[in-house]
Formats: sequence, structure tokens, C-alpha cells
Amino acid sequence: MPELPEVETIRIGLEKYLAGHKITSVEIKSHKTFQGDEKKIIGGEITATRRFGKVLVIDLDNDYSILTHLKLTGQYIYRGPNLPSPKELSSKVTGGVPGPHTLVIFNLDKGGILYYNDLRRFGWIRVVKTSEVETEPFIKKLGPEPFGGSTPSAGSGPSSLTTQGHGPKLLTLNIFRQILSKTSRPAKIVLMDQTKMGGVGNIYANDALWLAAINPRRPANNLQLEEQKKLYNAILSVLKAGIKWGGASDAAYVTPEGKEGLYQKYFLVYGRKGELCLRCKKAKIEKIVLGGRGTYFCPVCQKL
DNA sequence: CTATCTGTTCTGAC
DNA sequence: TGTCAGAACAGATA
Repeated sequence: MPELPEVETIRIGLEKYLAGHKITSVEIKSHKTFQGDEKKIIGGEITATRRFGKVLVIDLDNDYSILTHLKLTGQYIYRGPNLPSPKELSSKVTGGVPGPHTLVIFNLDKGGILYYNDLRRFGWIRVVKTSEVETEPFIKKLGPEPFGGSTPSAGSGPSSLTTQGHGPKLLTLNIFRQILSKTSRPAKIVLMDQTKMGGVGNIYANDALWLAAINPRRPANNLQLEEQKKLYNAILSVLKAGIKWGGASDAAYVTPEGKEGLYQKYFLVYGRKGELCLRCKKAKIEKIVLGGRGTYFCPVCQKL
């Protein structure tokens, strides 16, 4: 579930709770999930967090970093000092913490604990030298992304740059147009191709195409200049909204506080099969499968 | 009970 | 080389 806005919300939370804490020990329940030598991160102090597409990076002061991808059902839950009240966990924290789906536990100094839950066990945590983060194979394949990895201030808090270090390349309108022009694949497939651009997943791809009034099956290289611009702006717009509302808790996503995001209340078209289109208020939203994923669109506003 | 659906990325086949 | 179905996994829903 976690796409760019969800991962960014988690990053902001983790930075808040973890920065300045040292990792005192690591409990690994799943060696498929935790890759690399956990001894390298013990004793390290968390200095910063970064995000590359849907990948989260936790930098330590000992030249090592923790890379992690939550895939569909990964969750980071922090328990310890500085948590705002109420501290109750959402029922979407699968199995609780620690619970049957807790695969890794990071014990921190000053009484903090970071739990990694992952019901479907697709996610991973990887220990990498900080100097090798950007050349790590997964990171290296990622395309440029909206905001270039630094997110616009979404209302509260300081404008949250991905602290220090380097981030992903910026997806400009011109780069976006070039990407679209190179393939006849459906526009939605291109938006979700992480090697073409980083961060956009199923929910935000659906909403961006609806906002731009473009059919998801439309061949990417067939879009006119005005449509390219509308789609580019729509992507920025829905991602900003996602961050503003703290992500979308449609399924397993929760924040490090164990709370749900709110963007699911503001879905433009995702999940609205059979409901009246929010724009034309005439047609019912249809659902098809495109590239193996649920795809929602208005047959009137988003004609092929 | 079984079949289907979920949503991200990797693998293998064409 | 690009493209795409199926797999990885576990649970909710029909």
C-alpha cells in the first residue's frame, strides 16, 4: 500500500522519533526480511532519514544506513518517549506489537522501540554502507520523481527536505514528456513504472488520471502537449494531497504512531466502483484490470 | 469448504 | 531489447 505519500509520512515520523537515538540491539524473527549484518548497526546513532521513491533510508553516524521497502503490508511502529497522546494503536496495526507479524525489533536507547510488522512478508530491510546507498541496485534503477525527493511543506511542521545527503533526481515536465513519448504502453502503466519515475503507485495513478481527465488505457505516446501538462500537474497535486492527509489507510498502512492516514476519505476515483463520478455526477465509476491491477475511471470524463 | 481479490516488485518466457 | 503473466505471501471476502 505505501506509495510516495505514505512512505514520506512514515519518514517524517521516524525522523522525529528516532533522530538522536542509538540502536542498542536488533531482534530478527525473519532472516528473509532482514538482509545484511545487524552487528553493523548496533551502537549506531540515527542522524537522518531519506526517501527514494518508495524506499526509506535511515542514516546512522557510523557510516552505515538501513534501507527498507514496505511493499504491500510493511509497517513501522514506534513505542517510547515523545509519543503524543492518545497512544492507542489503530486496529490496522496487524497483530499488534510485538505480535505474530512482528518480524524485526529495533531496541533503542532512552526506552524507545521500533517494530517492523509485515503480514504478507514481501518487504525487506537491508544494511548498506551510507556511501553505497545511491549505487545500491534497487535505488539505482529508480527513475526521477516529483519533488525530487524533497516534499513540499504540507501545512504543518518545517518544510521537510529529505535531510542532508543526496536524494532522487527531479522529475521535470520536460523529462516527464520524454518518458511518455517513448512508449505506446497505457499511460497508467507508465506512471507506475518505478524505473521510469519513482513513487507513484496504484492509488495515486488512478486519481491523477481522473484529475487530468485521461483514460488509463490511453497510449502514453499519444498524449497531446496539453494533456501531458495536465497529467504532470495532476500527479503533483494528488501526491501533495496524499502527504497533506498523512497517506491513505485503505488497507495496511499506518503511521509510526500506529495511526491511520486520512487520504482515503478524499480518494478522487480509486475504490469508487459503481459510485457517481465526483466531477460529471452523471456516470458511474467503472473498474477494469490493467497490468494486473484494479483500475478505476469515469467512462464519460475519461474517454479513450 | 473453495475461489477470488489485494498491490509492489522480481523472475522467467516470448 | 520491451512486454507481460505469474510468483512471492497471508488474509479478507464471496
